[in-house]
Amino acid sequence: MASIYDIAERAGVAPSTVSRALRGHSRISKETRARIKQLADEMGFVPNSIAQSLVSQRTQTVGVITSNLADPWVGAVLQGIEDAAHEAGYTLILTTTKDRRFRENAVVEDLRRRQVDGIIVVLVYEGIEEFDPGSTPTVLINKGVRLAPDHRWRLVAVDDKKSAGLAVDHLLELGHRRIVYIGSARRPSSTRHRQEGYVAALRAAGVPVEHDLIFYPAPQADLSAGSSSLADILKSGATAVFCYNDMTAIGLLAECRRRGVQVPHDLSVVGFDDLETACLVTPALTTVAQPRRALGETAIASLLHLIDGPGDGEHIYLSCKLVTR
Amino acid sequence: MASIYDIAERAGVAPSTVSRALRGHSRISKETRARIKQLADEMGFVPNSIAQSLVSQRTQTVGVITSNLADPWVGAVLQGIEDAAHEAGYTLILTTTKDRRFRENAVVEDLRRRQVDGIIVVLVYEGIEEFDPGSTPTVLINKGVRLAPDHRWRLVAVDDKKSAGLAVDHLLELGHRRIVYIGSARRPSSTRHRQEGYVAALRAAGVPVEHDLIFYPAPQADLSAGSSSLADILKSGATAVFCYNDMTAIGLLAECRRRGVQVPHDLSVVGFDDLETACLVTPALTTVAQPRRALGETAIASLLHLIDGPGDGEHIYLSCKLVTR
DNA sequence: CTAGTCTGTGCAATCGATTGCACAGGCTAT
DNA sequence: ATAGCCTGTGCAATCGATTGCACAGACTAG
Repeated sequence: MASIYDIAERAGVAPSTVSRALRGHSRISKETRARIKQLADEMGFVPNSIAQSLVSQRTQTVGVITSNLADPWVGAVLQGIEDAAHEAGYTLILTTTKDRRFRENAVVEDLRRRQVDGIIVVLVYEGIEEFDPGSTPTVLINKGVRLAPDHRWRLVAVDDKKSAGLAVDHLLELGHRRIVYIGSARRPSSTRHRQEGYVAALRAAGVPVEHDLIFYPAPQADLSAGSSSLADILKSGATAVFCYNDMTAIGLLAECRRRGVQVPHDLSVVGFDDLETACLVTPALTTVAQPRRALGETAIASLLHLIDGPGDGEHIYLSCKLVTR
Repeated sequence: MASIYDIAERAGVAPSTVSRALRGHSRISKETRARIKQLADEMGFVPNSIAQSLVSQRTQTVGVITSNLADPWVGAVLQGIEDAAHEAGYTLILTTTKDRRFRENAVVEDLRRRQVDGIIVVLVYEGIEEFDPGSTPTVLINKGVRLAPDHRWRLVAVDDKKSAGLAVDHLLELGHRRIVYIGSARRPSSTRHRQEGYVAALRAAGVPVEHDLIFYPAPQADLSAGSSSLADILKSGATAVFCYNDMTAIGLLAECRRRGVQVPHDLSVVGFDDLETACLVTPALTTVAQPRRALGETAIASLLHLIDGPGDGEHIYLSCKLVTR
């Protein structure tokens, strides 16, 4: 691997001259610059950004902490992050907690050693109140809503309450009056917000809120949370269901098929997330689409502000869109 | 940020002593070591791995080049990579080509600047014959089969031919004799291998190979490649279909539903990939499961060998498993 | 008693860049 | 003619670690 010292020797100049020539410093003569650039090319010179970082005190990297890379929601957000980061000249350092909570702080230690300029956290689970990124600028995507923003710390999330309203409004417009909400026992914070949106939409339409239409299946995989709820739904006499997320809705749809319940004729089902699978199941699922890439892009934008200087901003909430199928 | 110099000053010793104390050098007295370690803790010392890398000439990072992070296949492989890399003390630097071919070399330049110890390439498309990772040890996952292995360069892939055989054998055992293969016009290399497996399985069963049962829909999204093939399949009088991948199969299934073709009664369909969606569609899809995490884990294992010394190994091919649904 | 070994620590070079300052030589302005 | 200003380049410090070598003092062996 050629260094600027090797080039300097071959060119018969000082290393500092090589450095300046390659970065286009104005006080280097045209001839010297051209000669050095050509020499660098010939020798296959690649600047060592490790050494550059040591002096510049910047690595141009963003550390990303995810729960699990195989999760499609995480993947889409990540792609948004990568796009925006690349655009801004940053590279990602990727770590995961492997879905094990409370590993976040262990992971952050490695990122701090590597001198990342900022950190973005993308988790599908909640409950990271103890997470402490130290003095590194950090943006949290979508979870951990209880934390107050400060000058080193910001949240980017979807507006769960408003978005849930979209789904419920849709069902109300279809004429439904008895609508079930299936929440998630494992995500206390976001399910509460979605439930608030559900309640608000019903109230706004003058429909009474019946508390026995609000279901919280025992903590379990989302898919089975959906399928195990069908019996109770039928008993309740509801004609429509708004599910916490698509996996729950898909579980419910599968159970409907097994029991011969016609969707949407006997029961309307709406999900939340707009997974790729949502348009592939039968019948195709109407759902609330999260702006997943935009979450990632916004997180980077927000993080770059934090890096540039202590910000004074607020948390950022993005709107979702209803996808009717 | 505290450095070893700050600690040295506070402890009244030389920086080199601090360095040795923290790394457990044997010639530092117990008392000094304890005192320095405690001081480091108090001051919140985090070793700067950038500086360490500069002297050790190792960054303990692996660069990963992916086509698109939102792709579920990529995500699962990536999780395997991350697990194995983390286990071995490596961290990932993540880049993408954003599905644009021939961007791989631009991306590799950034990785070389950052002095990654090795590179893993995970792409869903083919055709990267021009890719040149220079002297950096590199492992390619699943595509680019035409390249010969050398001491800096290795391939980890699924055994397409054998795996396709599993699918076709399954259909043969069900009694099918006229089986269609829907290939992918966009992936010449892997589709050829799967087709070879298809042909070999038929031959082995003494079933004649009919070339008009081998379909290559015009290059298009996989989903529509599947749906657009149904008409021709019905015309051909085939009773079963082996699809290049799950998305093609799912497109075909959707079209069957629209045309009232009963699966599997009128037509058997087998896919390839075992996407999460495969078990969520109706009817659930029988498919060939790629060992996606194992691909990632094996790639890391193989890469670490390359990093440790010029290897003499061969390409590695992993077996798939049939998932009957 | 002296040479040799062992223990504990410091000095200084090194990794590969960047950059403030100094300096030499040519030019301009007074 | 001389001061002052450009222009082009080099010297050396710096970023934060690691590590070979030197060295001082204590201890051991003959």
